[in-house]
Amino acid sequence: MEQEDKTIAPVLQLERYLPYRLSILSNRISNLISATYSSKFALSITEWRIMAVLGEYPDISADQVSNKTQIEKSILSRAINKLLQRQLLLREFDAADRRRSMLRLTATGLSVYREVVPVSYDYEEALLNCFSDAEKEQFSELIDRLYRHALTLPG
Amino acid sequence: MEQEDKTIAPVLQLERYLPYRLSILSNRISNLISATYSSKFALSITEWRIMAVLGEYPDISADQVSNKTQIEKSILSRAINKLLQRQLLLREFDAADRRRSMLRLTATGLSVYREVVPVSYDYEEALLNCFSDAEKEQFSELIDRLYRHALTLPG
DNA sequence: CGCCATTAGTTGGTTTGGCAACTAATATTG
DNA sequence: CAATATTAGTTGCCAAACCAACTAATGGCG
Repeated sequence: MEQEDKTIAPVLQLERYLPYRLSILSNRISNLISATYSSKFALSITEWRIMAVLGEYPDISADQVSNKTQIEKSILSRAINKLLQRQLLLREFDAADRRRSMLRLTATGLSVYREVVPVSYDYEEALLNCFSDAEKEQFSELIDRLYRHALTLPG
Repeated sequence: MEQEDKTIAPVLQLERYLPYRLSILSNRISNLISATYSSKFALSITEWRIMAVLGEYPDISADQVSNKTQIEKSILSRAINKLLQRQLLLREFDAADRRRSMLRLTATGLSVYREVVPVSYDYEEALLNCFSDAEKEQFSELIDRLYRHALTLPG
């Protein structure tokens, strides 16, 4: 008697719905981690991601940053300009192709990077310590598989 | 020789960083799924989530919706008003406590709900069919454990 | 060379999210 | 029962995301 039965009346249990749980989890984690650098360095998640890629791959173009991070190019453009103004990045125009420009962390940018990276790893570690090593690996593998699979789905 | 060694120079590998991968995966999945209802019904993800909770728990207050969905109350207030205007929801003020109001899906809202729910389940199914049954269960368990653990971390 | 397509990046306009201050109603407490 | 605190919900304001249109440069091809 919990439910009127007009036809079959399927109910969606949001709290058991995996895409929803994934979203809540992911947002929570992103916010937790960004709290560790956003107040000290006034960096948004997007800005930090840009710096992170440039720490890993110096001298790539905005377009390549976009490919690596999935950040949409207009968002990227504005974020990069903000970081340039703050002198955390520098941009060098390509003489051969004047559309392109290579980006890299400045000395200041690099010092921020060097400070944030270990904290990020510590946080990842702290998050994952609810898993055994085997579970960590499995979780990672499942995430990757699901991601690759999601890329193949229509939408 | 992969790494320059100024001091220790730790590098963050974004594409192996779990919080990042989780975020990319989750956004991709949310966008895939919302594509199935957003064009037909012009519902945002937030709006759909509100309708989903009200389909599961009719006659709860905005505040209770907020607790169940983690949607912040100002966002909720605006989304609810939009759904009220579209007559997908109706609101009934509580005579005993005139601050509170009970929300429920209208007949139209319910018909939208009944149309979207099966599609959502189908999509979840399609996503998870890259996993075996055991993997599905394990993934679900790991997500839950990680979430509960994340709730205990400072931030 | 001259035309069209493509690519890199920017800008405009709109939507969404999020914090904080606010209103109004109810609960608490001295 | 008056003063204060708490709760439900709204509003203002600003940051972040997104899409589409745009500029400018290069590439491809007749």
